[in-house]
Amino acid sequence: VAERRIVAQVAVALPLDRSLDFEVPGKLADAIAVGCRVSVAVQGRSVFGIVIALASQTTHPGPLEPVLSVDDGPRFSPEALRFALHVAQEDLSPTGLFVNRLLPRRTRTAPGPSKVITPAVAVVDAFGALETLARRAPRQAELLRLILGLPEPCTEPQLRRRLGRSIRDPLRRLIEKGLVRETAANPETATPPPRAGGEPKEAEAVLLFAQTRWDRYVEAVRGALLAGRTALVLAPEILAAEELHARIDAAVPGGATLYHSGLPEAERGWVWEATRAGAVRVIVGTRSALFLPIPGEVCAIVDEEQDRSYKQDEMLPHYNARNVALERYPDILMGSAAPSIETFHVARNGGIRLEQPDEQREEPPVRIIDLAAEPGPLSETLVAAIERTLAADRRALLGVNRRGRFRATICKRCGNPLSCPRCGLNLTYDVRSAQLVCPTCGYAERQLVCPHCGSRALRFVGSGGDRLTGEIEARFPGVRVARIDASRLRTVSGAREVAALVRTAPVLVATSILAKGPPLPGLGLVAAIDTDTLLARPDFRAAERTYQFLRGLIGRLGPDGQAIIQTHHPDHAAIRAAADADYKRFYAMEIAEREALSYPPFSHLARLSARREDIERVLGVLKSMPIDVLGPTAQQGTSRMLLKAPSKEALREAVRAAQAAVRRLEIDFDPERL
DNA sequence: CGTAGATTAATT
DNA sequence: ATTAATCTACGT
Repeated sequence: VAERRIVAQVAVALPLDRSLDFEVPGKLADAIAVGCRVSVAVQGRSVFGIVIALASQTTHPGPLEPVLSVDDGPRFSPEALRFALHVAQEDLSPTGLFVNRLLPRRTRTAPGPSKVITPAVAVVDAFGALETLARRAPRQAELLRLILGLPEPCTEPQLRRRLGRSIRDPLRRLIEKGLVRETAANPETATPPPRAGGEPKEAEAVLLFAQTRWDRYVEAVRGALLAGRTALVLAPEILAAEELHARIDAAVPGGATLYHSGLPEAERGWVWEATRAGAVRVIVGTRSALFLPIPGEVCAIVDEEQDRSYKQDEMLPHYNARNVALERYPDILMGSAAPSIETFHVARNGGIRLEQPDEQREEPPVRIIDLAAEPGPLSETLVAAIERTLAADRRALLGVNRRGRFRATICKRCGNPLSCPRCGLNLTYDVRSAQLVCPTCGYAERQLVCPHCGSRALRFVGSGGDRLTGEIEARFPGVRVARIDASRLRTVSGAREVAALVRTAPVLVATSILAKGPPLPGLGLVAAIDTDTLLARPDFRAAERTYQFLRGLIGRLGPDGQAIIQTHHPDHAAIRAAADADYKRFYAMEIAEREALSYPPFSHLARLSARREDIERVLGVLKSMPIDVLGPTAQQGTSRMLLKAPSKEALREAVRAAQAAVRRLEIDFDPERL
């Protein structure tokens, strides 16, 4: 009797839009499962992939390559895999690279989900030991006290996070002394914490429209735990996630687990497997945490619901974590002090319950400076305000909107600006491609060298933040000016350094990255330096972004703070509404305009870019579809256009048709960047 | 009719 | 992603 054949459908880590079939050899039949990472041979090379299904036959005509090995590291649960595939398919994106990127790689050094730390002695018996340790080994004493106080077994990374430093050595000594036990608890056999019981909680979508939200989140997390659910808390960026995690971790029994792309891979892998085993009850993280394999019911919380960072638009697939979370989890609490027009519109029409607590918060005074009367970027009023703030031993936060590229490149040695050999205009530095580019004709230069003197010391000028930092340092000698930008936030160490600076530096210069979150300690002044660059963006959400940026900035003020808004349009409705903290008025105007011009939420958009030579073909295909095409606008070899349709389905049909007609096409549904 | 270099199609 | 096959510009 021949053994039943097993065929694995594998999403390989290649940019393919479908899975490939592989033969499962008999000796791997027991180990393989849907969601596993496997190694397979594609064109003679070994490639990783995720098993998306197991079948007994294949439609592939030729012979199948065998599965080479099955990884026993982190894996998807079937549900989590289905969800990730769904998100990629919604975007018409290939799935293989995505699911392989989501799943942390197995790491050899893993302390593993398998090692759990528990006290080896009863609390009463440990007092003596604690006393002796306190004198000669304070770190061991501190660690032992922490372990004794925990309600549940806990792991080394968790303890390390609690104490904020490595605990490798003290932990080893405690184990040697027999005070603490490290047991190898297999997550498969570990008893998951009780999930049933408590009051059953009705699932509903809620929009929390409030300045102060963290206490409400803590309450929601506690409620979720009581109802036997896992709480998943999302923040828009690593820095915000770290701060929110610290708050929630301290406030809920059992603490919270942090998950974001800045964590070391080993730790992500550990969290992933602990989550899948049901051992993690509260997760705080960024959008990648959305794909953790959480078993059972989930209560989702999305802070700063309106934040653009929830939209992934650099990498494929494009998705908005807020929208996807809303779609996946019926029990969801979204929070914002200045909600997106789209979400508020849904709340207005009863699709989401609006929760707007009475907040006894005195609005800080806001001064609008007309830059026509007082030139910037440092108006005299602002300089005086900074002076007073520093004199009162308080701090200032200056919000800038450095958008796009630098304006010019200057050689530090000879002082000559670098110009385009084709059209003579200034070359700018493009951060993404790490090249000098000409914004007019598209000329690109890979060598970062001055053509006059050959110096490699170039200075990229014109970025709002850098220029401003220089001017403040010149104006206030000796004052420490901290420049905070997104590039430093991609790693944990970077984010923690930044977090420390944000709490202490006398003057902060930052983009929208700091224009969110609760009040900062000691902050007496916030100022929007160049509000107009935000307002002038060619984006139907420009006014909304301006309002949200200004309110986010003002929201960071402590009591008795003041705000300054510099602008050439002192009477602009969005600016006035932000200064008056009148969201309702702003919303009423904005929603009327969206409806009149048929922009979201009254339509659906997609941004499409194609090569210049393909554009006619694309337009030809789109002509017959029931959609509006705005554009195209040409820029640097590619042409972009905006597609507008009354329904998402019409839009997807049109994009599918265009995709079939032209090979290289870039698509972004529901674009946040226009 | 040859090359180097760009473009494209295919992957089990 | 990587590779092999196919096209393109420019040389003889």
